[in-house]
This record gives sequence, structure tokens and C-alpha cells, in this order.
Amino acid sequence: MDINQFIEKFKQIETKGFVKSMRRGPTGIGMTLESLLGIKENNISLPDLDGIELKAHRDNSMNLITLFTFNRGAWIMNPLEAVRKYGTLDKNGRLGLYFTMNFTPNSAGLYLFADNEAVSVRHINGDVLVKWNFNDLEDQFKRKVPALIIAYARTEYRGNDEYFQFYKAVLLKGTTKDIIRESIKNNIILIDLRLHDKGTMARNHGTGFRIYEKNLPLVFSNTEVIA
DNA sequence: GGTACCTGGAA
DNA sequence: ATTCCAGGTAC
Repeated sequence: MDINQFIEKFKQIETKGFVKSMRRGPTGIGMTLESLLGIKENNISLPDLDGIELKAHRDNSMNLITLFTFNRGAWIMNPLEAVRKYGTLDKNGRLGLYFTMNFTPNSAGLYLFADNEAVSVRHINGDVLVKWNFNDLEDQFKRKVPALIIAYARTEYRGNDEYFQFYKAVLLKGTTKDIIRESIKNNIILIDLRLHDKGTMARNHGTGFRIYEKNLPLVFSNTEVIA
């Protein structure tokens, strides 16, 4: 699907008003939008449209937007070992590492460290949990998010069912490969650990490289309302 | 069956 | 803004 096809279809979706979420939970909005557009769900780290990554975002949500995830070859420690050593109990009684990292140590003693080559998650005791080379991050960023469309929806609940009203789409483009390095060092792109102890393994939703919506213009030079 | 991606939040 | 968390699939 190219950009013009997207605009046509999205305008039709806008005319539908509130549509029922096709899946319960946080991911319902993205799955529903893709389904309405006729895009099949996948787990391929490529843009959804022709060279454009698609995001869906609920109004009144201050949450981070995930630009991409990256774990392959990055973990120095065994993830399950790291969870058990440094994790905190979640509301389900599981040990988890659910941290948006910073360059100063958090409550678990974990912090980010960056030099010219890589950024890593470390513990104040010296352990290096996971490390990403900037070159690899640049490649993944450029590969997954060469440009981005963010689709906005109002939401409401009818009983236990969530409904979405898509009403606006914004295209952001004009990113460069090397911007990720400075964005990470400046805490514009945030590193979000999202894994927990699932008994015999670490259930890892993928380390997210994430950004606040308001900061998106800092990694793209051009912003345009397209629908 | 585990890993690594995808899609995203609530308080 | 910070702390903590969700449902999916390919291989």
C-alpha cells in the first residue's frame, strides 16, 4: 500500500465513526487499524506501508511510542538471569524488568552507559546486562522507521468493549540514520526494558526504543497532516 | 519451547 | 513525567 492508497482508505475509516476494537487490551487500536486498512498482522521488522511505518495512538494517552524493538545479539547476561537478579515483583507476583532507562541509576541500580560505539544497560555493581552498538541501532532505525504515519483516535467504552474513532493522520519524514545516536544520548529516544520471569524463560516483549509523541519532530524534519 | 519481533497501554 | 505493564506471531 502506498501513501495515496493509505489516505483514501483512512478517510473512509474516518467516516465510520466509532468502531469496535477487534482485540482486547492495549494493542487493540493498532490491530484494528491495520485490519480496517486490510493490512495483515505480522512480526516483520519492516515498515507497514511502502517505506512508511504506521502507528496508532489513543487521544489523551501520554504514553511512549515504540519506534522499534531490538534484542538480537544484544544481551550480554542471560535475560532470565538478569530478571532474577535485578527484577522487581510486578502486580502478578512475577519478577520483571520493566524499566524506562536513564543515565542515572534507577531503584534497581540499573543505568545506561554510552560511549562512541555503544549504549548499554549496566548495574552499579559492574554487570553489563545488554549492549547495543550504535551502528546496529542506526541500521534498525532506518530500516524500520524511514518515515512514520501516526493515526489518532478518540476512544470510548461501551460496557467492556472499547471503541475507536480515527480522525487524523500525520506523516513524519526526513530522518537521518545518525540522528539516533544523539537522540539516545540526549534521552529523546528512550530505552524501555520489558521482560519478566515466566518460569523457565524470560518472556520478553522486546526492548523498546521509544519516544514521546511531542518529541517526534526531533527525529523527523518534516511533519504533515495528511488525513 | 524459547527468542525476537510485532502491536500498544494505565495509574 | 515516572513506574510499571498488555496481547499477538514467525521461526
